[in-house]
Amino acid sequence: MEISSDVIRGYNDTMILFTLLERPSYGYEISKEIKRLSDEKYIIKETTLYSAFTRMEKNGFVESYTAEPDTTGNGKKRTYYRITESGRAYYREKCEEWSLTKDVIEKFVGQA
Amino acid sequence: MEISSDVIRGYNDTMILFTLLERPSYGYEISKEIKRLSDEKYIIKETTLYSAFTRMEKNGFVESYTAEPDTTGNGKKRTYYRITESGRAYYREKCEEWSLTKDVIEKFVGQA
DNA sequence: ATAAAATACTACGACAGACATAGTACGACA
DNA sequence: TGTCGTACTATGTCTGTCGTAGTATTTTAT
Repeated sequence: MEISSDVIRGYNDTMILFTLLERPSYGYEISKEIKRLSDEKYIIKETTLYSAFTRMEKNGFVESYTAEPDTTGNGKKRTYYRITESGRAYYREKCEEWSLTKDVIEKFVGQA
Repeated sequence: MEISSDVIRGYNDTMILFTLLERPSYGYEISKEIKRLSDEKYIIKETTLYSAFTRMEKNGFVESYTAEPDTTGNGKKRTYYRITESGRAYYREKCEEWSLTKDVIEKFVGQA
């Protein structure tokens, strides 16, 4: 079974921000990280990911900068994204919202 | 804090179907029921509700019939909705999907 | 008796996020 | 030399939600 994008919608940004909490990263790495963290259960689509970057940068949740790959010198030049203070605040808000939302939905699914 | 409609999106149908598991109902009653069950935390918009009916009827998840109000004879004529077998199957599926989705999202919110 | 609120909808259009599809371009590797 | 992996951008479509508005009947308050 696949998890529906309609549910994830609105949490893609949160998931991306989560991967940026410790250090900046870039598209491809973030998508791998989301896949890994979700135990291969969720694979974010490229277009979803990159349009999230655009949106979040406009909203001031992330900042981008172009840089050569890390110390090993592998790979091509990339666009890195760094979470901002406002992005951290937004992330915390979404975490709170999640617990509210979860409680509501759970009243309607399988009596659990 | 309000719960975001982007998260509920894709679970509105599930919530509505839940309220129909025991007996048929109609728009206004269902909206009150959702409000009550969610401890007043979620109030479904009228347009969202009625467009869900249309969609779900097209999908064969509910059947509608017009009827006079209940035995007390109060109120106006209403359109009642009854859940179908296919609707029940869909509901069960969404319940399973929910537990998957929840597990995934929880890996990304607040370390929990 | 009359006004206001609750009930029970329908119509229409806008919007945002996800996604399909496609294409570019560079590097690594065989 | 060609395929795969990496690292994106562009464009347009779709779906569900929601804002706004309007209609009409019934119940409740004054």
